[in-house]
Amino acid sequence: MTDSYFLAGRFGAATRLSPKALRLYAEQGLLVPAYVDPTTGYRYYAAEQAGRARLIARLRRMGLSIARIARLIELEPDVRLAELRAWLEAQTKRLEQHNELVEAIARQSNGGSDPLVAAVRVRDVAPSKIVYRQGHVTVDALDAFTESTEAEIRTYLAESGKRDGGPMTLHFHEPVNHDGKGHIEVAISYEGSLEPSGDLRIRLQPPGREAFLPVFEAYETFPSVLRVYDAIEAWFEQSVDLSCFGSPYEIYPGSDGARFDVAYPIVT
Amino acid sequence: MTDSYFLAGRFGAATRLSPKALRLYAEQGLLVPAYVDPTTGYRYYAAEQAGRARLIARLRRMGLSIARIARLIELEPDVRLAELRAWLEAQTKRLEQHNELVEAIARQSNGGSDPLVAAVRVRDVAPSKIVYRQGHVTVDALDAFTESTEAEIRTYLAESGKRDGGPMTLHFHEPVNHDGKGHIEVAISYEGSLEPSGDLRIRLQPPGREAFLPVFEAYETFPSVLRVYDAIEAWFEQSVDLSCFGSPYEIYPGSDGARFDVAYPIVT
DNA sequence: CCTTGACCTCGCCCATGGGGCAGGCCCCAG
DNA sequence: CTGGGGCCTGCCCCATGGGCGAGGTCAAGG
Repeated sequence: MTDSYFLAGRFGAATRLSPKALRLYAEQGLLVPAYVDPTTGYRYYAAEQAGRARLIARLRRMGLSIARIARLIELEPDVRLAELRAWLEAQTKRLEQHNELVEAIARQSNGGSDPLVAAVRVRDVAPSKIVYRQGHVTVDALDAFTESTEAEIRTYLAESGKRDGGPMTLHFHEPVNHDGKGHIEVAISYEGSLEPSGDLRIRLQPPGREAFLPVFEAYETFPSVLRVYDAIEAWFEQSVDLSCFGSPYEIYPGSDGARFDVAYPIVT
Repeated sequence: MTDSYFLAGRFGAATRLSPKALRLYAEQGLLVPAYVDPTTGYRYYAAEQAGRARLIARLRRMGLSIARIARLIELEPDVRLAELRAWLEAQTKRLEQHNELVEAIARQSNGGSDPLVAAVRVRDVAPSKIVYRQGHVTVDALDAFTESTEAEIRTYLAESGKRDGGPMTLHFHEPVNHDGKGHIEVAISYEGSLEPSGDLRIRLQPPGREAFLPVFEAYETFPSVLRVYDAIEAWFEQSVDLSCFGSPYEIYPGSDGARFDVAYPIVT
């Protein structure tokens, strides 16, 4: 029994895994010892298990969770490799996003040197009634959702005898990133009275003020559009009595011939 | 009071932080509310705190720990940026290491197609007495430690009237990566009797067998030398009755004119 | 045979960064 | 004043171990 079997300490020394980690993996079924003495609880590992153990150790050091490793390790080697490479690819994208975030922070702490910041303006928003649909979408599905919803709302307004309605606004209640869905709202203001229909809802938009910035061609696409948001936030930062509060929204079409405006509600 | 102050829910909605997270940050002193009602415990945040909160949220989403953020946020903006960029650089290096690890796994599961694997040989190791020094070094300090220790041991052997001693072996009890120190041992075998001296220790090396691979120029440097280790482990993997056990070591000079051999002890 | 020291077990508490829930206030609007 | 929703505290939970202490086990030496 003790010939070619190893206790947790020796086995762990050979595979770079602590006895504690080995115990955990045994409990989880990830690396079950070849034999467990039922009276003493001693775990005996076979030398043939070292390969699997070393693979587990490598994957753990790369930051994969135990559950993920357990799934991966049961796959065919080539499938496993494909998944690992896909995972690396995702990690790379995440790192690029972090890079963008750091550069955004850099631009913010630079302060007023950004010409975008100087272009931020303030305007009053009149109270209105709006018809809207909420959604929970990824950045990929965003455009499709926006377009179809706007078309649907305008059709409904036309059917109800309204002419056109106001501009379309796209409200981001949660950020819509590459790494997750976000809660958004596509809305159009109207006048007169209207009934809700299906998942189209009605609410009042209270009056207020907003800080906004028209977005022209150079900044229209993701991720450079994020610089516009950063600019408005930086502008709030340097203004004394105003604060950036609430979530941003885009207004189509924008001022001065821009494709859209980015705006934040203002708190005085 | 409630004019320009916000409770955790509203403030969190504006800064993408849950009230729970805000509570944690308040406890840790990272983001202390502008006012805390002493009787109710309600936390009131000022609108001016939103900027800091948003910065914290961004850094958290990049995976920085709260403690790290607390240190970063007190720095001057330019120093902070420098640290963040250094951190990104480190992340990039980590990712490259993961890439190498995945490729190593790929080569292993490829099996015997690697010519290095076919070149692995086995030999007996005679029992010997060795004089050695242990160390705990990073990959950067490895060469200096090895050279100075070898020189010191050989000097000591010469002083003790021994001629030369045997080859030098470098034993890796723990992996020596870019991301941490490892426990290593520089040893030289000798004959006759010798006293330990300073931190030079003496021990018996029991007889055994080892699997080894001479390392020629193309693979001498880090990280390509890791392929040699992988090859031996892969060779063990495909052999039926032998197992890779224990930690690897390098023997200077190597067989067949190689600069060194990489070897693993064998368990039958 | 007994001791000794190294090794192993189990069980508990620790940290991180929150999520979730229960029980109980609080605050504002009607 | 009353209701509903927001907020508080306090507790348990997740994953992945590290660390410690009490106690059992194993093998070698006296």
